[in-house]
Amino acid sequence: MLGVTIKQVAKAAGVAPSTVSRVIADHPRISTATKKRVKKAMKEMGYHPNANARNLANRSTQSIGVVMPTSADKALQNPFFPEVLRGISAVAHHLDYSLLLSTGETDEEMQEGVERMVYSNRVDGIILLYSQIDDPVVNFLLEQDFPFVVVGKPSERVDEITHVDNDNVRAGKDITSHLINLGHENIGFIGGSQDRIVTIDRMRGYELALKEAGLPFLKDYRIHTEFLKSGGRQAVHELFSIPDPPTGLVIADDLMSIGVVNMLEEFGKRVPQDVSIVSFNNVYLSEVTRPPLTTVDIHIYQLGSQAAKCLIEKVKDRSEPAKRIIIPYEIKHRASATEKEASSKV
Amino acid sequence: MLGVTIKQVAKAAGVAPSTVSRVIADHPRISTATKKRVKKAMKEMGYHPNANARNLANRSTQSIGVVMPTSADKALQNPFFPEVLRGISAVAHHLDYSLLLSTGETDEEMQEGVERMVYSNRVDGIILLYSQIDDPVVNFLLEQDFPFVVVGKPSERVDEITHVDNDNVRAGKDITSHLINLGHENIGFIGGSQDRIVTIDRMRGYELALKEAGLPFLKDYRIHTEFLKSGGRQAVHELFSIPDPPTGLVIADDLMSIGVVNMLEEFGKRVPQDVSIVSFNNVYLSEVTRPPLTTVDIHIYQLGSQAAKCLIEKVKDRSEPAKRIIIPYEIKHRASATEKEASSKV
DNA sequence: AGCAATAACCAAAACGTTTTGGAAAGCTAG
DNA sequence: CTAGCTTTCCAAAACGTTTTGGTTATTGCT
Repeated sequence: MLGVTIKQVAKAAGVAPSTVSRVIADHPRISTATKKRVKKAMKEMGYHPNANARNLANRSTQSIGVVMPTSADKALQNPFFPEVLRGISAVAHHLDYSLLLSTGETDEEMQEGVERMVYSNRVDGIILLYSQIDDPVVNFLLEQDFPFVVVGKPSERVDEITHVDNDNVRAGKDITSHLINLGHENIGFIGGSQDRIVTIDRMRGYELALKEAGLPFLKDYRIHTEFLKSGGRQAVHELFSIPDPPTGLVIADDLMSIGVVNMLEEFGKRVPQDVSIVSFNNVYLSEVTRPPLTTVDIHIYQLGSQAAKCLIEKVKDRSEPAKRIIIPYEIKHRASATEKEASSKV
Repeated sequence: MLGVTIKQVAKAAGVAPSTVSRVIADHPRISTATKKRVKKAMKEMGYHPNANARNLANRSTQSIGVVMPTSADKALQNPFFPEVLRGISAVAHHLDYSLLLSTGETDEEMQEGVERMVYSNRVDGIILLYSQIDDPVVNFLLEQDFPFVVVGKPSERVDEITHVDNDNVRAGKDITSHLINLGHENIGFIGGSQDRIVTIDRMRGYELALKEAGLPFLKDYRIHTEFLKSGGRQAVHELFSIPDPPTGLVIADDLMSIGVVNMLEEFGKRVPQDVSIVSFNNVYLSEVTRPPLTTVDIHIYQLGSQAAKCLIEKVKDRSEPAKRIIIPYEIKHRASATEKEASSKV
């Protein structure tokens, strides 16, 4: 039976609509007896409050917007997204919030989507699933003083923006050091778009580790490519044509690693025998691919769940200060990175 | 400037709120002169209609619910989802609809989420991103006469439910025939949960192709596994321990293929030299993995965009009949499947 | 000039809730 | 028995739109 209103329930239970409302909210000003009576009526009539009316009266929507980039980086067929959504969804569901998804092929579309959500009061807060340099969306949200959190590290005004991130610099450094400890001295870096903060941070970690070990930070050892097809193959080929080709590779994303492993084998290099590889994210695949990847598990699910938690706190209490939540990471040691072979030392 | 209402605009423009409303709807009963005046006022004051109020008055929400399963099949870290979401999102955005996401770890949670969306009038229609046998959610939606479409083939009442699918039986048959044409006679099948219609259909196609070619449809040649870790490895091992192990494998999903390729090589079997592999979906990875996978491109994006289109049509005109939309598929020939080696014939 | 028809607008009701400000009824204490 | 409190409930306003049913100018026709 659809379209039962609070008035009908009230009439059936012989009370005023306001009383029904209070019963729903479990307000103490209603006696247990009437509560029971009203609840019975609700159940019998199959009453369910209308979310729109409720939200209108409350000036709140009980829903949060999730902004997901898309084709910019095609690598965003990345399992990262389902996983982070899982995390967000879990806590949202638990706290009775709905998720409004917004995606866009271009930056303009994304901006547009966010504006729509904000202007038309469709959501109480927003989670940004990406972070890039000089993002107009972030500026817009700050300007509007609209609650939002970003998953990743904002490029500017870091202290004013609550965000949930890994310590990607340290992770980058740790994983690079791991390679160094395995005896590698020529270590390359392959990352995605240089506009993404996550790429930048991981590369900085890589740089720090090299410096600390007294190894040179060479331009020739770095590749930035949006996507792993034609362009990527070319770049990898060049990387291994230089006089001192790397024997270790730090790669910003597991998915890229898989592509790189295969390119390498195409060029006659084997992983890990000739080249050791480490990367980031620990998506499901990195465990079943061959070789299994040594990778930094960044706890994607937690990134999502914490982001949702923070955002909802902020929404409920606008005076909550900007926070910074760092999710711990964990290196998964698998077969893709091994000690530098004696062969190359000879 | 947030919270500008239609009344304020009306006052500023010297008209009644209803007139402003009509201007927004571009109603012909308003003169061009006033329209201009009102529009100017709207722009100056930064007016944006409140979605909630609007929806309440209209008894519609301009948004559609998307139901995504999660951990049931852990393989649902599958790139399939971002991609189908992209398709849905594109047309939804284009037609000015928002997306409300609902996921759940368990079947009960999903059911609960759907009920919430329906009962509280949060969405105008629903897209189901999965299809399984005897699904309570489908029954619920049918019972409520609530507009919905499923991506995939419903298990029952197929004619009453509009759905967007590939012809998975034919696809399964075609791709299996391809293997047969390459000279393979011992062909196995590896699929996910037997509750998913997609698995069933693809396997039926596999069966048909075998029958047509006069090859036996053996129980020993089939594996059903939810997930590719421990259990899967075990099953694959057994499959290749039987007297006449397969030289060809039809696998229900690219992601699984990747896992299987690696298991096989672990057991000393090489792809495609010893075993040819074909699978489904043509996700991004299947092109960059090694060997690149021969796979059925099911046009995931289109599955999403057509589903959204259908649903919105149905929402706008409830009398639209149930439809069945079949998205064409296309076999991508890559290196994972080759002619059966002379070696094994000798 | 006078009447009907049309164009342009407005006032008020409706959508389904929550919330505010009381009012009635029941109790306690003097 | 009455003044003052509680307890329990209700009527009405508010949320920001859309839509219905008019009302007033304006125009067209004779």
